[in-house]
Amino acid sequence: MDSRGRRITTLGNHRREQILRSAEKEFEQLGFAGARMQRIADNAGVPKSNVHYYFASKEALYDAVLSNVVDLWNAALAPIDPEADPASVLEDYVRMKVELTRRYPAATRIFAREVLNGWPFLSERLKRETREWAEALAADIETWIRQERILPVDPRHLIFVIWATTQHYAESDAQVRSIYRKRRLSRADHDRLADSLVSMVHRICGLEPTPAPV
Amino acid sequence: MDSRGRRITTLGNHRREQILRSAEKEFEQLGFAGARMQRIADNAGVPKSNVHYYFASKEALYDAVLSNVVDLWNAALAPIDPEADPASVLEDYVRMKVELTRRYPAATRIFAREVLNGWPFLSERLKRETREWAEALAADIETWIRQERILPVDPRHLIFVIWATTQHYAESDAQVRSIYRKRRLSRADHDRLADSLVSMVHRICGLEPTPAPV
DNA sequence: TATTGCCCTGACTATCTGGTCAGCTTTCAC
DNA sequence: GTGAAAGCTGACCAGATAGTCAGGGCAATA
Repeated sequence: MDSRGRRITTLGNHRREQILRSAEKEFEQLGFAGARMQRIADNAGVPKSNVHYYFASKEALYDAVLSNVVDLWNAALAPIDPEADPASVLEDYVRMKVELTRRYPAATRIFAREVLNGWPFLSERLKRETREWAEALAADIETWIRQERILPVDPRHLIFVIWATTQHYAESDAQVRSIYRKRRLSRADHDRLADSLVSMVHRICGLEPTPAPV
Repeated sequence: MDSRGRRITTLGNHRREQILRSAEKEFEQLGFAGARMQRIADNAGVPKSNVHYYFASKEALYDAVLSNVVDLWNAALAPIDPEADPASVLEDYVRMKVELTRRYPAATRIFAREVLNGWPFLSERLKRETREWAEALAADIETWIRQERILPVDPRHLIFVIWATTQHYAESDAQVRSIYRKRRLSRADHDRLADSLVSMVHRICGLEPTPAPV
């Protein structure tokens, strides 16, 4: 039995997941306003009323999709060890972020859309957690600057450079592909991006005295 | 008379502009699918049928808004002088891009939405022009690297860092404000961003031997 | 004054969309 | 087997939405 006293059957869960996957695609490609319940049902291979059996409304369905996305992000925001080496902390963050956008492009794009819309649906909790995490990292960066372990730099701008660039590759997929003249970016492309971005961040912080070959 | 043989009256042009401004706001905030012709009419202070008098359909109205946006971008993509000093070329580009997003946040966000959607409405011409401009800049950067005037760096990644970061401040308005804990970013905030970004780009290229105070 | 043609609008419609519901089938505990 | 609850669905609906159109106003020209 689930929390509402309903039996949990594999059949029911399977359909629920089917619908959620279809909905994620639809919301990713068209946004909340552009998404159509009928199309979500068709692509999931179920009648529309079945979608409404599992999700009371379009908003409820979007909420369910969004909370999956949010869980992904939360799991990735690992706490930072301020005693650790600046170079490796920054490198870990960059690689984590690139990997996240590579593995979950749909989630990244849904998140991006939400942000672009002024995150009307996004929970206060996630907003707060994102802000607190950014503030903690900024504070650590400031400490490193005071300790002269890295060059002076606006911590928030540095965080935004990393954030913005990694997001960009997922958000502006079409634009990036157009400029690269590729149908899609490969694993190797993402690895090169990660290497390149790590190197750039290190140079910004003065952590790469000998220029590495790119 | 205009191209269709209609008299051009200040009254008619005024209304057209009124409707276009209202439409730009609506499309910026809600996207094409979320926009409502009725709301566009209401905010312009005209009846809905008047909107349809000037613009045959919602798509035609969106096209008109988008072509204004495109004109803005085209005007800003100044040709690059490859003989010029790398430091100032990169600085000019960064400052131009920051200024553009600061002065035309609505246009920037409409453009961002279009890109996020895989630019379905965007003309082949603009796609080509953007790609050609990026390729020209990338080629110049590669020349500078060969001439050892700047450190080795992946040119496209560098361009995307600049592009992504400046876009990010316009796109993720809500997120940025949330992390800065500000209602809106001031002119001074943008100036600081530009200074900071110029400094970071210069460090990436090894153009700032003596670290500047930030 | 009459004519012409842009400018404008209220009232209307076809269509689409999220959502409902009565009633059917399947599953499972006893 | 049987009762009950979960799983499921076709048919339907109310409201919203883009778009239409007949006709009125109005300024300029003849």
